[in-house]
Amino acid sequence: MTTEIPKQYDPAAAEARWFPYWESQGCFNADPNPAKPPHVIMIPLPNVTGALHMGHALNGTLQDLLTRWRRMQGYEALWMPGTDHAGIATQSMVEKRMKEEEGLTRNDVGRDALVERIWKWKDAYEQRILSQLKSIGASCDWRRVRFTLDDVCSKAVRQTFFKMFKDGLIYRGKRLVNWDTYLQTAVADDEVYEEETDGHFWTFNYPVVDASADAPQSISFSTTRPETMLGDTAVCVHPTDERYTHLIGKHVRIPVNGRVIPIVADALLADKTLGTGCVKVTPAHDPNDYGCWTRNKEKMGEPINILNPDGTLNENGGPWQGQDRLIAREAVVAEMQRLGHFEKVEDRKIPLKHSDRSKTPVEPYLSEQWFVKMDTLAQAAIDAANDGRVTFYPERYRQSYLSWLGEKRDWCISRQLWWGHRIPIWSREYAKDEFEKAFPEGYRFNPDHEGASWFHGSVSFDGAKYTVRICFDDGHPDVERYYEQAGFVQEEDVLDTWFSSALWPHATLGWPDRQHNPPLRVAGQTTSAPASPSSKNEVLDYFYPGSVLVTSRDIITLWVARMVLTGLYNMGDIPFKHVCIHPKIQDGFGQTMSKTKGNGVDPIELIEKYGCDGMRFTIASFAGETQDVRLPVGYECPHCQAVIPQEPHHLKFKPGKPKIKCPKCKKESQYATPNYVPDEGEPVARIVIERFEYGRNFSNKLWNAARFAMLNLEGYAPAPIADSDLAIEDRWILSRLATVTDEVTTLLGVYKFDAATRSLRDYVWNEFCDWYLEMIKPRLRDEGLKPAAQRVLVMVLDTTLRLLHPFTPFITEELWQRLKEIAPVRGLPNPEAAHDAVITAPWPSGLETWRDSALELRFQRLQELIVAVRNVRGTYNISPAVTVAVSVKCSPEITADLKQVQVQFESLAKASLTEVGPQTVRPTPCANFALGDADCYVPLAGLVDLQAEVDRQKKEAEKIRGFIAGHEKKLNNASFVERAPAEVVAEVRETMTNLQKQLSSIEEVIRELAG
RNA sequence: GGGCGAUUAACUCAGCGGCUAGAGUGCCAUCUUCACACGGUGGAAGUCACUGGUUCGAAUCCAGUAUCGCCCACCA
Repeated sequence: MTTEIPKQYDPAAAEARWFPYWESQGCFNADPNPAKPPHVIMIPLPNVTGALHMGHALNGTLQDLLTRWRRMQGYEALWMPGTDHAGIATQSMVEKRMKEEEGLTRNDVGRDALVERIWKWKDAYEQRILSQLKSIGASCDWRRVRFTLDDVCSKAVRQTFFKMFKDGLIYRGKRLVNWDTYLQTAVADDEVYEEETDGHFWTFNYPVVDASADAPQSISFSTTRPETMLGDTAVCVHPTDERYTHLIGKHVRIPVNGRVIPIVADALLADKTLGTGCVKVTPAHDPNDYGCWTRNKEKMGEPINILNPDGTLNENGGPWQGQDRLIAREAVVAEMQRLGHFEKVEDRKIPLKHSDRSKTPVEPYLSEQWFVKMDTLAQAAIDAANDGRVTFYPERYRQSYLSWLGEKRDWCISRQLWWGHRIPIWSREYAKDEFEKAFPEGYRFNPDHEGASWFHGSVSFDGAKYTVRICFDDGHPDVERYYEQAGFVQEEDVLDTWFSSALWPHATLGWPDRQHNPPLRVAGQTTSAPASPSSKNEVLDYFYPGSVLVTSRDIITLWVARMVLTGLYNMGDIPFKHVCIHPKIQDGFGQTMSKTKGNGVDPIELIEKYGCDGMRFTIASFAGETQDVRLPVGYECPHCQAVIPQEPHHLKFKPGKPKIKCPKCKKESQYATPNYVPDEGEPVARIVIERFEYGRNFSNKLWNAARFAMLNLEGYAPAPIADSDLAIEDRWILSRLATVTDEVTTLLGVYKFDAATRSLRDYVWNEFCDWYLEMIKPRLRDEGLKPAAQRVLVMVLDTTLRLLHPFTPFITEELWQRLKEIAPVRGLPNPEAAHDAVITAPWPSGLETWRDSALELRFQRLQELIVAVRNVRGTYNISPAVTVAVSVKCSPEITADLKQVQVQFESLAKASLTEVGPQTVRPTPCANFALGDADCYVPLAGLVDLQAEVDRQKKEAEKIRGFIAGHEKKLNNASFVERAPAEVVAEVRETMTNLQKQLSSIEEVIRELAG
């Protein structure tokens, strides 16, 4: 052999070698190709907020697996990479760092400077993320990398917003947001955390102003925020609460400001069983109250906002205007007390929402926001899932998608941030006469009026002044400037991140540009949009709609549903046919891995430890339909390499450098978690996840099997092979190969990666290695039989590498290239030149002719016989150096099979098959075993302890009697025989006969031994 | 509070109406035999969470209970 083959697979070397090779050969690139069907996967775009974790590794592995598989199947397989700007998450990350390192807030640096800083952050992290993806072997078309804020995606956002605005789907409305009074900004729901806070629970009453004489003159309620009384617009009771029904429709007076408000009935807000059963309603400062207001608008008038952005009371605060809400709270309580409407107060722990960024309590705050009407858009997306245009795997996830869309809640798309797509609306206020002069009657914002389809506007009138809002289609900077000169100002807010990611499947392909293919990024440079010869966007035409979206279940609503919706709206077609939902990764305690919990694990560390293929193979074996994946984490002691299991306290963040103590060598060391950076030069207990040894060991096994094959290919010469050249083990492994190919192909088609992985492992390890390789050893040593054996071996290895390539790309490519040097021409029955690389080799097919299930069954019997002999060896503790003799009494058919593999007994069981046939006589003394239709004898003169053998046989007989009893019971059950399917009954009868045969031979042996 | 899922060997998981309930790891014994100790061979190990029901037959289907996880809603 030209190159030495090491005994252990070196993953790092293969990874460093083959990824650049594939990339330089353009193997990952996908371009419109009418000769091939497309297969398209859009990556669930990772946020540029930080490094990838295990969840991404799982997600990426599956997509790469599918892409490589489809590519081999002859599809033009595109896996589209990219990243998400992730508005809030990224901006707050950068702001936090700026505050910590320089003490600056965003208001200190201003909008442009902050955005510029975030771009720099994005560039750094995007690079990190993309390189992490490459280390898991991701065969994305790297020329097509997109970012949600790049020009291509921005155009799609502008176009979509404009189209929706023109179609009347976008409107302005009020919405309660979480207001951070310290940073004076709105905070997203997921940036809010709850904390138990000491507070009070007051009970007050409001006097009823129009009560009949015989009714109570006041109504009591409780609150934890008395100052909001200033903004009350109603009090609310349950419609069937008999204590209050007579008061519904009457009015009360708020004592502290004298305002008179109605008593309304609302079953959703009021709960008869809680407190007094009566609630005050402050729609501007409480989400539930706001909901009540929307249901009872006409009864209670507009919500009243009592707060300034800094948390002080505004003009609605009356005498307390300008005071902080918490100070005003005490004052309001005192005033109520003075006026005699205070009833009681108790101490209470109150769960209070806090801003994650400023750590101060947030206030619910009513503000103006932009919305998308979901009605028709959502219905279209619902229809697509109902009629099967979009299919979920596993199917049950369709439900979450449907029930969420079914609510058809309008989508709030504005965010009070600076990092993102700024809302493309310019507005200006006009006094009435001014407006009429500027926009004479008939000249409204009807685009047809000017024949302009790139421009749309709306006018609102609040009774005093007009507000004109204008939206432009993309690409008219001059017009924008013109309107800016005329005093129009662009919205400060940006769009919800999901607005741009919802467009991902078509935006990345260049939509809305229908004339040019989207630009490519080559060698770090973005080319301008190349004109396509047909003046069409062929990339979009060819690759849309996509094939499958691979993601985890938590963004089915936020992302998957919205992609379907915008795809239908913009493209008139669904974005992907299948949605594959894979498990989530949990730590050893069943907690999902996340940055905040500090239990995240960097896949790169695992790749370094177990190899990329080992990581991929293991992770694919997790991806089934039911369970989430639990990964117990450990730390490897740097002194003695013992693995210390992770315990919850290892994850708690404590100041200082915590150490971990090894229970084995008793030494302490620092350890690596996302919460700590170990000191330079210190020995570090690194993170290990022992479950990944599964894949690493498998890689090594494959490596050595191939190594064995290649070491035995001396003198290999390709040639056609005749049926008569095939030994029974050849036919068997070819049949198994055909079966496994079929299984894996079917399983991947329905995204059952775990089952596919198992099937492959079992085949490679338990069949190819344990049996086939062992069985051909004698032939490889025989010059006459060697050539045919080599040809079959090479073909089987070739096919196996192709089957494994989507799962373990690096090792298969490494082996493929080595095999190519030794056996460049191969295949059965007629050899052909091997493909240049396994990545571009075709997926195995056409193996069906080798399939022979009867043979597989016969072979299984031989295996059982061998195992039984080994078993005897084990029982009597026979030295591996000693060859034992075996004789078998069996039917002529089995005799023929056994004769074929006679020579195998030496290597498989260190035994020689001395006599086989119907006439075989049992030697004495000997060990016995009965296999249904064959009695086997191992003469062991001097080795067998007679009594021990009797005991062994008695034990065996007992076991069989137990089974027989079970079967008998079944057969004696009349209704079983009557009602169970005939073949089931027949099967039980057959097993019964076999068991009885076995038992009688054992009983005979026992009699003889005893006698 | 609503929805979804899980509970099977010491651990991590398959099996989802009919074989003696399987695998990997770990454990025990044994083997450094010319592919592999990241290995070979053999072995021990399970009231299939619990309680009922349907069925000739239930780990598997149904109902309830308990525990865990996730999503959504909510907590005057």
